[in-house]
Amino acid sequence: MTKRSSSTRLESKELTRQALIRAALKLLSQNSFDSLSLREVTREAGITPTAFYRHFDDMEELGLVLVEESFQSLGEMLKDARSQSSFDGDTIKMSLAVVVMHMHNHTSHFRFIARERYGGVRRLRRAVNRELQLFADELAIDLVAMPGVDKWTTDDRRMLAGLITETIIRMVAELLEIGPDEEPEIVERTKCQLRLISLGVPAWDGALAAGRA
Amino acid sequence: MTKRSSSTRLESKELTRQALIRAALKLLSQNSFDSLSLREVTREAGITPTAFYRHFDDMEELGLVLVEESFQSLGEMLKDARSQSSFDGDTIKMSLAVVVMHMHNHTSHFRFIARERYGGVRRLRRAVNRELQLFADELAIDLVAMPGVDKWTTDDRRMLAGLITETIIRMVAELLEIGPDEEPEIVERTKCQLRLISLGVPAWDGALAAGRA
DNA sequence: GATTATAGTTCACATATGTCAACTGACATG
DNA sequence: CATGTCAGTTGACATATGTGAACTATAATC
Repeated sequence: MTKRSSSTRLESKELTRQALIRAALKLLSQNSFDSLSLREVTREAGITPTAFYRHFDDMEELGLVLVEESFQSLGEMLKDARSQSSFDGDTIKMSLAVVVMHMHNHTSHFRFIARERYGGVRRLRRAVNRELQLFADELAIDLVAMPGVDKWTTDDRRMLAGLITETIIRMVAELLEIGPDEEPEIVERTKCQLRLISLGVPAWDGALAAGRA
Repeated sequence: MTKRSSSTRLESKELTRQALIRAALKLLSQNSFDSLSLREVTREAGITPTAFYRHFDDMEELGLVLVEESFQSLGEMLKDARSQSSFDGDTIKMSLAVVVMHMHNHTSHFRFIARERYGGVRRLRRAVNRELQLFADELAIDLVAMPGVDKWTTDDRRMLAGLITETIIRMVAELLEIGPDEEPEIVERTKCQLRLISLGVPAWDGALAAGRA
């Protein structure tokens, strides 16, 4: 009985917490994280600077939460992409469509990831790259379904997954910089790049071969 | 006669200008550009804040100069890579060695490029990506020498060059984050990725084919 | 209904920033 | 040698920042 009614207070706290997060993401579409001040964020969120500390110890802590949230988006994207993946020969096209769609629905998350991946805050960079690694590993699992790849070593699969992930990430980063009219061109180029990679797959003879060739 | 002796004054100005540039690059190894303050830079360079304006209108102008300087490094690297490129089957290995070497000699330039490419300052991002584009185009020229590629369309070549450039850039960015002991692993992985790409090249059937497949 | 916990505010501080106006001093020119 | 140019300094300003101490008000507990 004592626990059920304790919701309104926590709920409203969560509300302004979300306001802080959204405020930060909004501001981060124009500046990078380490030039973002605590006061800016609270101003945008509509609260007093000192109230910030009721939610986070630190701006860095906020940043880490942003990383977490951003990658939840990515995770959902992967789920969608998997459900679409019919492997009817048009996997690349389908997957890219899913990515582009999610990018439009979660612009700020994607931009945050792209920007802070090599950004000026060490812990953030590390966190982003760790998550990105997990993401690529996840992708590597799916790649087993690709004809031929199932016989590859784990390392080789990760190598491939890394290449694909990077190529897609770069596409997203590029798309975020341009207008909608230039989108098809970039997407098409990426499609070609992924296809080129996929053409190399059947010819792959292992990392060792690469070493001596 | 009036012009010859006017060197000392200009020389010393150039000296502190270089000091500002070096100071900025040093500080940028830890923070991103848009969190870098004019005063920090002048402090590091050993001059007064207001003296900054004798050299640059603006921090942004300094930033653009940094872009220019950084890509001069890259240009020299390309020259070196070309002279090495014996095409004896080990081109990839050779080229990567050149890149890694240059990275060690110009750490701050490379880091600056990687960081500001998707960083928080619009004009800087644009400048970096413009130069990167030129760099990739330059690489595309060299690719004609690759068997088969000489018959490709210009667009397809640029697509290939973009993929290669990106892969190498990402390797550099990764190398900058880690210790020297982990270097070989990253380089090896990149070598494999480039090899995988090169294996796709002979099988490439054009952008149109990619469109319908 | 009285009491307590706490999200958010107010006020205050020390410190950092970009930039202006006026100055200094050394070099370069006449 | 007298003079003007100009790189760099001084001092000051308005403004921004992070954060501490004390406060207010309201929801949750007894």
